[in-house]
Amino acid sequence: MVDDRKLAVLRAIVEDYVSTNEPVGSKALADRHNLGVSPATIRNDMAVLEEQGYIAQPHTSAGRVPTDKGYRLFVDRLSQVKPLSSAERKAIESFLAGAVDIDDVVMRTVRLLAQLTRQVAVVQYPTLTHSTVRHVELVPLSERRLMFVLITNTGRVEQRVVELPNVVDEQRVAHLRAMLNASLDGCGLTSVPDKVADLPELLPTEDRPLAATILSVLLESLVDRHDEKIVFAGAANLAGADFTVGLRDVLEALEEQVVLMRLLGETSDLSALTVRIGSENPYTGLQGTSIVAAGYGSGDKQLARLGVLGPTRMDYPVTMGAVRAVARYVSQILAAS
Amino acid sequence: MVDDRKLAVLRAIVEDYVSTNEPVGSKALADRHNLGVSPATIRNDMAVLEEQGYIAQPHTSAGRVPTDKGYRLFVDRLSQVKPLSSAERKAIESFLAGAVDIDDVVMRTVRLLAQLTRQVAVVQYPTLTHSTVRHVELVPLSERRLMFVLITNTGRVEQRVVELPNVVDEQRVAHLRAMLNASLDGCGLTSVPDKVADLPELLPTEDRPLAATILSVLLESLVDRHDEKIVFAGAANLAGADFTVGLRDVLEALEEQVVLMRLLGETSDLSALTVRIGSENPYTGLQGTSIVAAGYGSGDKQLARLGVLGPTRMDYPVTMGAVRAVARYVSQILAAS
DNA sequence: CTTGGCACTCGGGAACACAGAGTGCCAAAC
DNA sequence: GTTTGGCACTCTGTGTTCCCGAGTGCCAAG
Repeated sequence: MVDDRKLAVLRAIVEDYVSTNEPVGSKALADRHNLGVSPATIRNDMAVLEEQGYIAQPHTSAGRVPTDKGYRLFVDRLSQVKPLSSAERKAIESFLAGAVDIDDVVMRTVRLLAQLTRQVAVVQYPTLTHSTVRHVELVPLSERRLMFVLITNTGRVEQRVVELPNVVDEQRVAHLRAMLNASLDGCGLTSVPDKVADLPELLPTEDRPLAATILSVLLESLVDRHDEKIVFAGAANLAGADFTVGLRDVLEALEEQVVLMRLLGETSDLSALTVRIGSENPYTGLQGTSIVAAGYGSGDKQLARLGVLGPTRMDYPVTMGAVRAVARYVSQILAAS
Repeated sequence: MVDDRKLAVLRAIVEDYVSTNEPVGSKALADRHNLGVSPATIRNDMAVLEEQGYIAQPHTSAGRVPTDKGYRLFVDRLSQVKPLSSAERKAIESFLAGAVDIDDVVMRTVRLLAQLTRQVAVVQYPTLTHSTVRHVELVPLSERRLMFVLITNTGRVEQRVVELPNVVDEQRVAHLRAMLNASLDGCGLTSVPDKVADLPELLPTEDRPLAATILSVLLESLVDRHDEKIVFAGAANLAGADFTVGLRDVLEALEEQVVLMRLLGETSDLSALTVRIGSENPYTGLQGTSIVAAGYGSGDKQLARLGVLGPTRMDYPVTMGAVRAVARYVSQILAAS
């Protein structure tokens, strides 16, 4: 029913529509692609494709436009991810290599991706879930305040100022610091609560209130950041494109961490690309947009996800290539640091 | 030449135009504001105001629209900053009070300001220039790597991973850490380079390469952040407004740190509001937009600036009130922490 | 199954007319 | 001298009509 030629027609429709942004007709198809058949034949094929739901016409007697289902078929079976040019690879590598800390890595990544794809790029900060504790530091700020700093193996730093229940001297702080490090060093963040639970009992009675205060802040900071930080860039690239939904809605969605979170999704293993097309999108306010996302991480653990958001009518092979490449390079950078 | 009634007319024009977004004619003015004169009189006044350059007509025989010069006069002499309602104050206070660290403060502030003004909000991170060193920490990560952390009195944390020239033991690191803290504690960031210059000489010869490496990273991190970090929020609010310049240009400008920097400006003392109207704007790509900005800081030192960007046709009294209020509350928060 | 022919449909642009809001100016009134 | 009503004039924006052309579906012939 859907033979090879029909698939070729669908591919041609998607490609033409993506590049011209106008409904594509049978004549234009016959001209631009050498399919070896006449417009009339193509029309017949198009009628079938339309009946199957792969394409649609905006108005009676206009050209055809791919539906979400059509794009899906295109992405799954009719296209292959387009690798980047070596010049682009070079550029990515050198741009990312200059990063000085984790904030910088994320910032550079999101900008790079936006520039590369000419879409809106979204990058999630490396999750703490799979991270391990590298060091805990307690810094006295004044008699009754200290700063608590947690450094993870991904270079991420969590800091909190703690108000103390009573005046403490340097001695006790040093002791507590040593204990914390001895107990937590190299420990996965998810298991920190368990490890920490027994600690106060090992301390002299007079230190317990102090320890309890600090530990509660520590635990709180872990919970707080369970909703991960997400940044985006390239909003200017939205200005040209017109969505079925208003530009305002898209911008609003982008500023909602929670929505971004859900957009990037969570499934799939590290190297797989996720493509969400139009209505497949979990967030109803973003009809007419597609998301291409991938996981990244150091080693074999997926730390977080990144991707781009653009109009359903996007160049999937190129976008997918860029997202995949950037995800890989970021993984490299993180593994090296 | 420009008597009181003409000023009243100008004020009325600005107010009406801001609220309706349509050129305002003499008849409408006479109706909506009770100026006590007839449309014909108003027409005469308007002719004079136009000749002076305060208003203009988009086309022959359309209503009048304020020029940048007109808005300027309005802001300087015809309006007074509108204070927030007590409900709004409450909301601000409680929203900002929940912040856990400096990132959180900035993030909350920018969102708050965007929501309050329904414009794009821009907030600069507290500058390091006027900050003082609260603590320096050296954290060994492995044999040849350590993390260097600088904590300032504004709660800001700078961190860098340092690759060491040779293997060092805990002992030496501790010594260097103690020296650094003794030397830098409480010292203004601008004077750090001076203080640090003599340090290597006080150390035993074998420690000098180590010290030099770390110090160079320290100095570098100060320079790096001399271009301060700026964030914005509320881009969605741009969607409705139409600028003389394209939406794309505005969004692009917003993603350029350097441009944002110049937009916020640097002059003026702590409590003053800066208003840049249309062509007064230092960045030519943003014709048709105005910026309302204010400094904020803890105590009497200005740490950084914040503000909003919107169409020239904005409600200045309300916007100025919101910016001023938020700047004050942020200052309070920072002073308290 | 493919192809050329043909009648049909509709969207979008050009041409046009028109109402409405607003102006400028002038002479009369205060 | 300032204010006012009257009046002619000038635009913009909107609605209408009309027509072209791209594109389709169908059909009969290859």
